[in-house]
Amino acid sequence: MSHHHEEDHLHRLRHSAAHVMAQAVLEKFPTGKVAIGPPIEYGFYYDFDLPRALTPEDLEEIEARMREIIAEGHDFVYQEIDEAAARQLFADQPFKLELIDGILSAGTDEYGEPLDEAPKLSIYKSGAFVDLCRGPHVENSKEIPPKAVKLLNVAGAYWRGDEKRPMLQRIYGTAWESPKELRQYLEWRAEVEKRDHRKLIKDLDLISFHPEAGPGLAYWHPKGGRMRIVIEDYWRKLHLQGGYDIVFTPHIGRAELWQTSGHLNFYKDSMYSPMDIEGQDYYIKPMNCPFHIMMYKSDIRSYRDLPLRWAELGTVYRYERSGTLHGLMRVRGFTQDDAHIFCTPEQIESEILRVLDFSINLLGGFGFKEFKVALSVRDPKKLDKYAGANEMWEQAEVSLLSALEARRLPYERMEGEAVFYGPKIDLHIKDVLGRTWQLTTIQFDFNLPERFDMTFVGEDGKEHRPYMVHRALLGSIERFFGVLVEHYAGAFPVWLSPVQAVLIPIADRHLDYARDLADRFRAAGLRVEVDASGDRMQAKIRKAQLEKVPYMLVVGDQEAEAGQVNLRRRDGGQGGAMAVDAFIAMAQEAVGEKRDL
RNA sequence: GCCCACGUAGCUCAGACGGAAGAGCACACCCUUGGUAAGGGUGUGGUCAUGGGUUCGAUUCCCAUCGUGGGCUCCA
Repeated sequence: MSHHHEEDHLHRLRHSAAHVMAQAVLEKFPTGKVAIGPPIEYGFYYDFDLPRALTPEDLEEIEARMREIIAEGHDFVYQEIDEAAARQLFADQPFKLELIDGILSAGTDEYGEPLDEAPKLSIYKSGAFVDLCRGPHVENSKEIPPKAVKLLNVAGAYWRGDEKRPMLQRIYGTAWESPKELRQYLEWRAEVEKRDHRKLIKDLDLISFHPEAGPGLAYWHPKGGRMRIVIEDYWRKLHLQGGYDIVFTPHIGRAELWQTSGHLNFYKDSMYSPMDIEGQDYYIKPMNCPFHIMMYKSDIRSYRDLPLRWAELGTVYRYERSGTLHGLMRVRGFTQDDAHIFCTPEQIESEILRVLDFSINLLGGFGFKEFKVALSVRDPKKLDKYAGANEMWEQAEVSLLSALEARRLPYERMEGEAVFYGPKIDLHIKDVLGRTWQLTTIQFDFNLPERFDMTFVGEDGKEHRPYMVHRALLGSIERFFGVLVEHYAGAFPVWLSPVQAVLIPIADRHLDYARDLADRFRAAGLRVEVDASGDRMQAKIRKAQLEKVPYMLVVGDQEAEAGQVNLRRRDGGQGGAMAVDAFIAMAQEAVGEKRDL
């Protein structure tokens, strides 16, 4: 993520706003120490070491002072200085001194990244604030629209992101070219908050968490369960059509297995303590791969058997630090839509293309059509830290690249981002609010086939090492579900809705008719409920509306007599009176076409 | 795990210099049987997260623990 060479005006404006904020903070806390303060995607932040914790009132005060500083109209003045002058200038700013050391000796910039050009120290002065900074900035503080700046929150952040170093206070702010853009951004944030899956899964009675029974563990209620079944059934259908076999493996395995796989060496921090079974240590699985490999090795494999594509909705448990848990997006137990592809070197290119197409098709079914792709490859400077032969890495990379190019998918090449055992591509889907979520990962593994001594017999009668590709497309069912909830704001397309239609009898005498209809609809494969409460019709409609049920079917005297239902859709649209069969056909069509309504 | 904030009924939230716990929604019952987003009444429901401490007295103050939230780090 190289965000700091941006030169456009908005970035300069935000960077300058960060300086103005630092000035305001230092005025309030003259003994405060400043760390770094860059522009970021929607604004800026600055990290401080202050004598006390900041309060929301402090933020208001600082923000008010920022507006005054902006109005004072300070020029941002750039100046290059030598080391001695810099050290003197920042004598009481230890973080800045450390940055100076970094720039001069290690040749790294203020973010700790390597510098291309010769080390050069520069400062920016604006008003009473001087910062070690290479800019760029706006010319004058008046370029920052005072009413388009807002401080958002305070959070802890480690100096240089290192948890062994001091915890600083980070103030996040946002800044825009105009108050209107600020308002739009704040509205966007409000929309994000409204769609928060943690709120919606509770309101819609889909999933709950029970911290007292263990944090980070999801409980799928009946309505969440219905949706999960729909998701999984669709997943299974596509996998079977797509040439996968579906397998099931245990949840625990002996220590020896995890020793062989290397997990006890490299992944132990994420694994739970072992349990003792008849004197043997067993671990609950954090991954499914070793089990699939056991199955692979249960027989002699011929090149004629390959490729093998084994998929499993495998539930794994991983230790995540308590502070990192976050609703469904980060949990301690989750089900991966995992699969492993074992194939020959000749097959690898077509297999990669196949899995890429498969993934795009699967995600498309859920309404995700836009992707960002990251191709993670080796760090060319550290080729020795990777497992697997050089030519395997090269072939793997070619196969990933050519698949992306065959489908004309723009991608970002991330050098050094590959895991030690193989290169990978990750798909980030874009949701309706423009946010991206990493779900899909398609990953080569040059390590496990080696460790488990996996082989297949080739045409030549000799043993060869198969290629192994690990892939998870939805990622985890839990996270994917959370993304779905936020993407649709809980108003799911008909095929996913836990309740597709609610029958709303106008008076109690219409209950029998409503129940008869419910049976007919269920027989036709629809998920329906009858609202048999004592509420009035209007209240029943309101309730169904809040539950975001796609179809509300009002039945009263007229409908019962004519064998009809009176349709109201979730979007407020009136379908009017229609024959029961006509409604069934319409609903089935909406399901079949995965329509919203 | 770390920094900061927070934890009151199933949900959303009031509350008190430390002196007998409140509302709305939900739920139950009764009345109302209604035509496209809330009809009315009555009632049930809380060890004020847990455990210590200070105090005549703690839901309120202090400490610890657990959990949640905003971030950092890490990641499906």
